[in-house]
Amino acid sequence: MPSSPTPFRERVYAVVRSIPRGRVLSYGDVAALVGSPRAARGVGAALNRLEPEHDVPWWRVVNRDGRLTIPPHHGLRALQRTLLEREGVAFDRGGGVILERFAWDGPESDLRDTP
DNA sequence: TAAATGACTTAGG
DNA sequence: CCCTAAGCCATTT
Repeated sequence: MPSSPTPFRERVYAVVRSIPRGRVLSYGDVAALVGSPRAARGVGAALNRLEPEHDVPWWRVVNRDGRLTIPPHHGLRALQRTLLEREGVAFDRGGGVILERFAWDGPESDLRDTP
């Protein structure tokens, strides 16, 4: 039997799971990596609907400016910053991640040896 | 099947 | 740096 195509949501989870500890990716970056460069909002929707039991490091996904865009009333916004700082990710004065230091280059950068 | 929703992004002011 | 308006898209009603 032919294998059913992997749902968008599952592909998002797979990519997010691949983000190294102490690194971040933007919603748009994840969207591009799953093959839908314009589906940044879809990525947010997928992470927002994570089930209670999961192994997806959702806190490693921030917006394009490194800022946290989870609505404050969720309570998860503060948690995200805490989890990131625990991994060594530093924030600037504006409350955003310092992308110049913690943005992940992508899956392909891992295999490459820097001379 | 259509309308509404939101953890986005871009362009302007 | 903060705010608004419009465009985009997967998911939910």
